[in-house]
Amino acid sequence: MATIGAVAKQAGVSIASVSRVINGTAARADTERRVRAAIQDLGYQPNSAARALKVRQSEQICLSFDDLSNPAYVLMTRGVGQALSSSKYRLILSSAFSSVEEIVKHLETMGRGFADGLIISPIYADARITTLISQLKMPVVLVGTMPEGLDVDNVYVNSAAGVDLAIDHLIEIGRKRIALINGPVTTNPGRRRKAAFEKALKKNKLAFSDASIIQADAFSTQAGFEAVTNIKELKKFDAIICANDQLAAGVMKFCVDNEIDIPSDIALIGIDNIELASLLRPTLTSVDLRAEERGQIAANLMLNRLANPDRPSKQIEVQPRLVIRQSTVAS
Amino acid sequence: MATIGAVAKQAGVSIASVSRVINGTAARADTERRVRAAIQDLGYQPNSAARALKVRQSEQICLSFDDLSNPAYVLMTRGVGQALSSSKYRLILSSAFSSVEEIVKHLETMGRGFADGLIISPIYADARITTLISQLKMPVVLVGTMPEGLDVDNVYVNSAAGVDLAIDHLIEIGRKRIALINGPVTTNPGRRRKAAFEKALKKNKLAFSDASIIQADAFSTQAGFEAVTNIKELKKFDAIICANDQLAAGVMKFCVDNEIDIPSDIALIGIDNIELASLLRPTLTSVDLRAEERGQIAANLMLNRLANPDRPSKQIEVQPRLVIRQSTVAS
DNA sequence: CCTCAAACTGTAATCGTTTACAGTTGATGG
DNA sequence: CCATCAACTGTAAACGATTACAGTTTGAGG
Repeated sequence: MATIGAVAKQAGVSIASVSRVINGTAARADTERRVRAAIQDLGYQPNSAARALKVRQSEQICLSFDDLSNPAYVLMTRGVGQALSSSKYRLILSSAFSSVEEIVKHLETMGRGFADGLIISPIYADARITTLISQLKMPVVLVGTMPEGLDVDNVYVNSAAGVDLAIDHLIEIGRKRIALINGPVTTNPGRRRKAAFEKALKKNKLAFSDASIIQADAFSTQAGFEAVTNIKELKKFDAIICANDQLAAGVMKFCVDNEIDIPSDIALIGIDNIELASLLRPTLTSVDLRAEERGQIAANLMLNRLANPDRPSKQIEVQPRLVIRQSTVAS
Repeated sequence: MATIGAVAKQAGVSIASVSRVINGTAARADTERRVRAAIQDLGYQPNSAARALKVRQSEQICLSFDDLSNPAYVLMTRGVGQALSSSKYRLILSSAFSSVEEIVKHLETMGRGFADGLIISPIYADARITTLISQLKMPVVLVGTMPEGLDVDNVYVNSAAGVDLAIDHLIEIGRKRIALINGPVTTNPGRRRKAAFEKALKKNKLAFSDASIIQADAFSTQAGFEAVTNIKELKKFDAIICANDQLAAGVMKFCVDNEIDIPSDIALIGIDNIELASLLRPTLTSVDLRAEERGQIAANLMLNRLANPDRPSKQIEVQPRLVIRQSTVAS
């Protein structure tokens, strides 16, 4: 591999001059021409490790979240990737963490300087994670609910508003006995959705009991399917909100199998509005939490912060939007 | 940030000794203890750029493909990520290339040494890409059909066998007028599926004309939907194979809208067997191309090659498998 | 033609590691 | 107690870039 020294020799100038033409500092036309020719000739590419060592920047941004099987995170990743693609930064991906310990281990590794910034969307609320993030010497953008006592750039969706949208819509179409199929409450989204759901029911003076919340083991289709196996229980409700679209897909499958009609017997609403929602039969009404947009915003916050390290931290709220389809309003 | 020098001073040894205990070379028990204590004390983390510069390894592997919107690539990414997670290598992701030029630009950038290896799954067959790959100084694993004149590690799926599986199954259930809804033939998968389809029809002495292949603009649901707008044309067939599951989802949507029954009027088979296939109504028979597994294999080939740079290149063929669901056999 | 400032260029130090080589220590056996 | 050798340790030179600083060139203006 050609080094900057080889280029300098070939062009008959000093390595400083080569460095300067590469980095766009002033150079005489003649010098620049010769250097560029030499670069061409030798197929020279600046070594990124050497550069990173000297300027203390890796030109890499790390994106961390729990699992790529969730399409909402895929959307987020796309948003981040897209926003980064027009910058000089590369995207490095850390996902598929199966435990808090793994996340912690990963965060500890951040001190090695292989990334200039961290965009993280932690699904588990754990004090260790919060502490580590706050100790990080690098810019952090947090996607999701901000834990207490952290002051970093943040983009989050007003998910209570999302639940409100869903419930208002259900009330509008005359439903009163509403259940929530929730994901694990050990997770941030699980906790928040539960709280928002209870609050919204109370606000609207609707019946609420512990039975109104059915816990699924995970945010997956399978888990949704398994959460509602008790038909009699299920028939007590005339509407169901699911904590995400995949849970809703599982519930829908169960309903189809058991000849419970959607929406006439039970109306069904998902959350996330992933592509799946428009492909199910009936198509699924869903609260769009704008994951891709959040990813974009997060990446832009990061780029902005990197360009401007001392600005105060920003918190950006994204508004959800309800996409009404056949699972609540037959077409 | 603490450097190795600070650790050495704190421990009262030379930096060489610190480096050695970090990298596991022999050291006296006493030395090791003191160094470890100092590392703890100072929260020292070795700087990855400095290390990369010295040892000429970045401990990063780059995964490149066209677009993360395709769930098959998400699966592949998961497979790669999983295989890499137990290694020392980090995953860096390059996707969302909109043109061959962008891929070329990206490949040219590889010389900077920010990655130790490249796993690439190019959707477009372009001579420039092939040339650049063959000139790369780093290990490459190619996922997909190997272009002429390239000799690198490779994992590919026997997609002709996949089409055969589909056609055999259709014949078995008595279908004879079979169409292919294909993706763009400017892509590798598009080309291969077309060829495999024609060959399989001939082999089975089934009717084939140019009309048997309907071209969609993309590998998306929308494109599938739009490809079949001519009902009369469509009704000439009693079975349709789609080049991927999303195309099939689009076709299915069209059929439902137009009261064409699946499978009695038309049997439908997708390719890829993404999660969607089991969630559609009717559920979609699909040829599983084992994307996640290919990702894993690719990553393992890479790790193996990195550990063993001089071994001859390996080509691994993955066998597809047919997953029969309601879109061909009513339940 | 000379002066002077502006514009450019080169020398050399530096970033934080790894590692060859030479030097030191400690244990073992005679 | 000394010689010998293995095992460990320290010194210093890389790795390939950037950049402060000092030196050189250039061109304009008098």
